[in-house]
Parts: sequence; C-alpha cells; structure tokens
Amino acid sequence: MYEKIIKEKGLSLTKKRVDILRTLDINKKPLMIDDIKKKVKTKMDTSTIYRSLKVLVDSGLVYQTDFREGVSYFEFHGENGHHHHIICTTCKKRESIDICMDKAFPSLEKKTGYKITNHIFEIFGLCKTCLK
Amino acid sequence: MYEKIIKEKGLSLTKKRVDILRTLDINKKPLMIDDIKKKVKTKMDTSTIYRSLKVLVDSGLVYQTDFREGVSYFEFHGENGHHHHIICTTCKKRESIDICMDKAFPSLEKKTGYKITNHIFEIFGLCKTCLK
DNA sequence: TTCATTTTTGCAAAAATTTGCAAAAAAATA
DNA sequence: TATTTTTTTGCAAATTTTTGCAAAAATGAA
Ligand SMILES: [Mn+2]
Ligand SMILES: [Mn+2]
Ligand SMILES: [Zn+2]
Ligand SMILES: [Zn+2]
Repeated sequence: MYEKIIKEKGLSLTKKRVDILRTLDINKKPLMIDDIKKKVKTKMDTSTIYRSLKVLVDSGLVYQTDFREGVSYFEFHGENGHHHHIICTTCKKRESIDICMDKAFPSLEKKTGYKITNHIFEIFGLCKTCLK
Repeated sequence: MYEKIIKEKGLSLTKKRVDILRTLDINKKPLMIDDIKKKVKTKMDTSTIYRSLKVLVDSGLVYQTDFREGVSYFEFHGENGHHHHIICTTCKKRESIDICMDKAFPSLEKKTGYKITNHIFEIFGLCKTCLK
C-alpha cells in the first residue's frame, strides 16, 4: 500500500518513510513534528523525521504548510486530492477550503518549462468571531 | 510615506517598522532575516526584526514566503500588487509568476465569514535544466 | 505638554529546524 | 545470494525562530 505509493514516486523504500506516511494518512489532519514522533510505530530521531518529510513533500506525497504557529504542519493528501486552508491570524482557528488554481498549471508548465510537483496555498484573515 | 502606509493599517508607528519596510521596498526582492539585519539603517535585535515582520505580514503589507531553503523570506508587495513564485526543488532557482486566484476571494469571504487579509501561494517543481 | 496606559524592543534563554559525519539500511550488480 | 555502491539514519552540534520579562518607546487623555 504505502510501499507502492513511495516506489511509484521513485523514492527509496524505507520503513521509516512508510511509518511516517501511514501515520499522516491515518490521522487525517495536519500533524506537527512532535505529533508524528509520538504517533509513529518505530522509534525515530527527530532529524530523520524532518529529512524523511522533506523527501515526501518534494515528491508531492505530503503537504507541508505553515499556519504561522511557529511550527510546520504536515498532512497526507491521498487519492481524494489535495486541499488548502483558511486560517484566522488572531485565534488560529483553521478550516479546509476547496478552491485552488491547479487547473492553470498545465499552461504554466508550458510557459515556464517547469515540471510542477506540488504547491502551497493558504489564506489568512480574521474569522467571524474575531472580527467583532 | 511608509509612515502613512503603516498608520493606514492601524499599526503603531515605530522607527524600526519604518526602517524594515523601507529596506524591503528598496531592495525589490525577497530578503531573509540576515539580509534585513545588515541592510537596515538602525541597529536592531534579531528578535525585533522577527516580531516586527510578523506584524507587517499579518497586516498584509509584507509577503512572507518559504522557498524551502531553511530560512524564511520577506518581500514588500506595494502599490503594483502582489505576486507569487515558482521554485525549483533541485537547484533552488525561482521566478515570479503572475497567476493568483484572489478574484475568488470575495465569494470565499462571503462563504466563510472571514475577512481575508493575505495569502501565500508558491509553486514547486523541476526547472528545465534540472529535468535533464 | 505632561502623565498614565499600552505596545514595542533588547536581551537572554528556550524551542524548532538544519547539517556534518560515521554507521546502518537499501539498491544495484553480479 | 553475496558483494559492492548508494542512500538513509542517528547523534551531536549548529543555525534559525520563538518567547518571557523588564526597560524604552509610542499612544491617548488630560
Ligand atoms: Mn487540511
Ligand atoms: Mn517575488
Ligand atoms: Zn479568529
Ligand atoms: Zn532547477
């Protein structure tokens, strides 16, 4: 399962990477490094988690995002496609949103010559409650 | 000038904030904390730069972005509107792009109840050279 | 301007993230 | 499978970013 996903991206298959990917998938929400370290089955050094995630993010398997809380969050975006978030800069509340401009990517690839692998898109503002 | 811009956002006006904003504006490209610390006219503690930028970013005056180089970059997006980037994950080269979906924000504000102040959008991939 | 109140800044310490290097694991070759 | 080569991992150290607190600066009301 996760083995297949990792191999298909041309990455070397390691137990740690499988473990991290499965952890993100099962939890169905953005996790930070400490969360991952606790939830993972294998004992794993923090630097290994950072380095493994870098590979998974660059390949497009994992979405890395910055909610401006001082730590990075990571989320598995599987079969059902990816999504982005809207975050309140005051109370830090966040919701998923379903808008994205990935439809424009093919023409952008043509224009720039890049092969696009992933992107980050997050919206910040004030939520209904904090506006009052 | 920068005084006016800062006041209009309802932020308190300090010499450091003006200094940082002017530095970003003059340089016309993303700067990292160390760049800013060197280029700024006033001697300024690093933590002050971080904290000042946080305020400027949340207000929407400054664009904070992550090129995945291990440091944050900051760029002033003034009158002429903002822009985003496409970054090569291999050689770290980056270019400005002119696509954005901020036209969709009014309906998103209506749907979510948020007052949107800013957003981050960055595209990653492999450049023409690194694809070979 | 003066005084009281709120916000920002500098400094030191803490926390998050990255990096160099040798050992371990995975991939490639035979 | 056995051997060789390449990549990943753990550990320690370095770098980047955040935070608590007291002093300084900015704001707002006399
Ligand atoms: Mn999400
Ligand atoms: Mn730019
Ligand atoms: Zn809020
Ligand atoms: Zn490249």
